[in-house]
Amino acid sequence: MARAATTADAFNAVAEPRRRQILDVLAGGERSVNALVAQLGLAQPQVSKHLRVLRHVGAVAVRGDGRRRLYRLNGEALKPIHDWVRAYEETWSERFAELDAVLDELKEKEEGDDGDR
Amino acid sequence: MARAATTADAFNAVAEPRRRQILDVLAGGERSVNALVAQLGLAQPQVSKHLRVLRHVGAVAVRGDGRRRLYRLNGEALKPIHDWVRAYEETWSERFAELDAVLDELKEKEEGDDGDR
DNA sequence: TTGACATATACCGATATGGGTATATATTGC
DNA sequence: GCAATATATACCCATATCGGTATATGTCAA
Repeated sequence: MARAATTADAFNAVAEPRRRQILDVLAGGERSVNALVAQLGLAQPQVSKHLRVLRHVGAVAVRGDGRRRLYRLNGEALKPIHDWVRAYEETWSERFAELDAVLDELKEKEEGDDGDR
Repeated sequence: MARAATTADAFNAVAEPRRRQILDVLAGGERSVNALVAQLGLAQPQVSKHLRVLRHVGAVAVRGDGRRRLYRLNGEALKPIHDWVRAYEETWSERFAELDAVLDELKEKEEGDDGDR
């Protein structure tokens, strides 16, 4: 045993700067691989490989369109990361505590109205 | 050129599960290296190495105490991560946008009065 | 079918990574 | 000084990672 698993989870997928860039672009809407290549200035195989990692962790989804493949963002895959850092935010942001209070209050008021989402 | 920089930023520091564990423990307060070793069941050199990475990105701070070194959390180093994922949260949580609106509204009201309810 | 275009995959080489073990560097107490 | 404790570093090894180049796969058009 010499090394632990890596690219299998969202944290690692996002640790790579290029992959964050890709997600940032996809946040602007669906893109073909070539569009990403052009916009990011990376080589096509590299983009495809990064996309594979992102697909693997569910951060992007694909859709075939003729001979292209259109990738789109699936931000929900980043939720674990958000949930994890969120706890630490309280360390530096006092405003967050205030926000939490507001959230609770709002929850009470919403009881019976908005179910999920 | 065959590989990009890695452990130099917070994203990568936190991509390693053991390092997240270390931070999670430190969230409970200052700990000595040995305390971390005991609590996490890792080998001492490994813990020291992970701590070095975390120190490098500013996620932890050290304080000498006799022959021990007490490490403490510095959550602010994780802010870039939080800021980055936060934008994506709106992708999966519509509620967040709503909450933001509420916060703003509340702030306006707080500017001289406390009238809600 | 042939050919152009779009994307994925295979392979290679360089390097970083993480675990393991041994050892160096404090620091304290005798 | 010497021993013991606490931590950091050095070194080795196995492997994953990333970029680069070449090639395979897939799809459309003529």
